[in-house]
Amino acid sequence: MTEKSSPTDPLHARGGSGATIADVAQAAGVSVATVSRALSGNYPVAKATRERIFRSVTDLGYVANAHARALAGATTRTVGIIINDVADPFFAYIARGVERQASAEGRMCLITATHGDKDRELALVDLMREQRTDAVILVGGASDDPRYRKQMADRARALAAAGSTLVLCGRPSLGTGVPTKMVTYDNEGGAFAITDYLISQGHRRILYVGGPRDFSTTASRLAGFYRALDARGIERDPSLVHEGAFGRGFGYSRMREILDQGMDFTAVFGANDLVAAGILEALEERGIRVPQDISVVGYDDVPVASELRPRLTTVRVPLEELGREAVRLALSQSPHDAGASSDNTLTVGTHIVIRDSVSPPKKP
Amino acid sequence: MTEKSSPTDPLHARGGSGATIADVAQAAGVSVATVSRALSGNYPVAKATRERIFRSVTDLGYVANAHARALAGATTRTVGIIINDVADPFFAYIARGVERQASAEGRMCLITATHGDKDRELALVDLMREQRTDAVILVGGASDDPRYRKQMADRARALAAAGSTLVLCGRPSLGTGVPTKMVTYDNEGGAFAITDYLISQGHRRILYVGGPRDFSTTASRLAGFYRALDARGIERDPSLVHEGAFGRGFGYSRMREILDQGMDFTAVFGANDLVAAGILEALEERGIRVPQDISVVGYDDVPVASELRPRLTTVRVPLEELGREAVRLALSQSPHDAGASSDNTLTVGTHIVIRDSVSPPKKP
DNA sequence: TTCTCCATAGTAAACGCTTACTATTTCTAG
DNA sequence: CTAGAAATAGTAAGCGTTTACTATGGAGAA
Repeated sequence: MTEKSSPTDPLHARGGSGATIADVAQAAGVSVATVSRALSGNYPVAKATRERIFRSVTDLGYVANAHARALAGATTRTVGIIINDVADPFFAYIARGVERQASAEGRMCLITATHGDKDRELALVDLMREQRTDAVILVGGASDDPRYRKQMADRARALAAAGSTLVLCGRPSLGTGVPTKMVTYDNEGGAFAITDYLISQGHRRILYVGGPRDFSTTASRLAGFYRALDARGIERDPSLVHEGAFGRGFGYSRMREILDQGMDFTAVFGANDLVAAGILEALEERGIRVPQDISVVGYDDVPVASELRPRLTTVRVPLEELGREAVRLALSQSPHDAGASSDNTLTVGTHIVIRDSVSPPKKP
Repeated sequence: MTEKSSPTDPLHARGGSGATIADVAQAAGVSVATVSRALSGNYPVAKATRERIFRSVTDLGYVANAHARALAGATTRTVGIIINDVADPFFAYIARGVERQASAEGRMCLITATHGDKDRELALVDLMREQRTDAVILVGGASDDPRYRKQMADRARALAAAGSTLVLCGRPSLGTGVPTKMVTYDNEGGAFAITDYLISQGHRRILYVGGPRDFSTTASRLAGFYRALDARGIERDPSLVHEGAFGRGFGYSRMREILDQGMDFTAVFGANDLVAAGILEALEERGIRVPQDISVVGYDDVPVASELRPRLTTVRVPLEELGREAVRLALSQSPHDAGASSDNTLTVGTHIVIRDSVSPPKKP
């Protein structure tokens, strides 16, 4: 009876749903409990028995049913990550970090995308709760809509009540007392540093382009931008700030509009590298030289930054590291509680990387 | 494990692992069956009852346990995708297509990465089998090691026996009779077309750089390359073919070596856009102008291709579409059986996109 | 020799949900 | 009025594992 695995049909078996632990037990002539124990190895099983069991397992091509296992109490060994878009390098690199660290810690990784839809984000958190993931990592800036914050806070509590953890990655806290962990990067500091660099090169009229309005990432970068201006005593000029979106397309089209208006400026701060790429293209199209005529900087230091010509001066964000830390923190035993305590919130630094897209402004 | 509430959390204790359907039933004063039915909506439930149930659901923050649900027979509504690397744009765009189509069809998406390790790939297929995903999509070129093929074929059969489907995306068949579905792109045709384009511009000595040896993608691209050469009666010169890897780094370093050797050629075919980017950098570093001195082409038409200067002439592969089709096919009812039949294998076309990196060779 | 104590193995009770059967009502048609 | 068909609910049998209890030999202790 240990012989015939299953009566496989002509070429490929029909709807049989694969071997169960009971099949293995029968094939090996032991009880299911023994099989379970041999497989998990957390209980003594005689060597001969174990070998017989493993043989049956291979013969039958048995793999445990993860759902039954999860249901019976073992943990799911899965972490969920929610990002905007799988193909956006900013998120892709964070996802890579998450995926790598998760697999290093023996976890699977459930990756989902919101396509920038807040409600979908909320729904995805619930989906992950359904999946009983060990943690859910929420990546990227967040809307500051209070209703949204409240709803997310509820989810954080529900997750915590179920023994899981909500990790905020690169976004602001949901408020004190809400059970989350956080890993962020110094968004404001990077913006300050690169703006200050521009100023140190002699720029005074700097355009800020991109990033959705009412969005935490935009707010921080803009805060750093303004702080640098203030520190050097340069007046803020609202007409120089052009919020909108994070894509390359936005950078391109908005820059064209700006150029059409004939505004007065000597440098442009792209809200991220993609926006900067679009800006560069618009400039190139008009025959404006970078950096001789206009200087341009970006943010994130995504690979494309060094492919652009001129190579883009930008702010480096350790994206992959951010992802890794998120799962480390999530899986660590530290109690979650976003607050002032440093155990459950971690900030990684940013720094500017100087390449070829900035020079002192042209003397008029 | 009902008892497992951790004593760790002073602030928001209320432990317990979340509400179950029984809690909802009790709160609403009905049986669990009724709750289940109200939730799935596949059976009549009186309006008043239903409303009471939904109220309890919200009050308790209940979400179904996906594992219990899966175990009880409902499908898992999950598709798995196995790629090399989340941050590689080639894979990222395919993953985006998969993710979008899956979510359009109400599925979650389990994304995992092999980091180029064959054994890990095999293990990941098993992991997805454990998860009972509705389908597993295997993306990217494959090794042609026969042992590996046999092992993967076994897994395809096991998956089929469990009612799931293995979809091969951009890789060759596992052999006739192995139950898989396939979606591919015209790899060889694209390589032929772009090589022919180079030849039509007057190039005769064309370097081929990149792509792992003994890898299906490399084989197809090289096949197209050779076919174009043959068609125009140009002799194949083995010294012009430099296999190796797919990364940008490989393109850069190998190109430097080639330049050091002072080989004779007028154009370079990068095995993919990333390799081409590396090649471009090596060329730029030596002050060699593209396309005036040397022409360069790539493959895939990943976004970076149009950021490079000169903009890269390359072969467009509809990556996202490939991913979408993979899940469409996977979730369709067509019987899986890779063979000549067209029902279960789909090929999307490729075409060259001409930009600025090619011109006729310099007259000596 | 008899009694304990391990090393092993088996039994059966969850885990949380779906769904085939049943059991009530309430209509509707005859 | 009454039989039969909805419309609604409830009961309970799984689904495939894990794991707390039990059970059974022997080995070593007394």
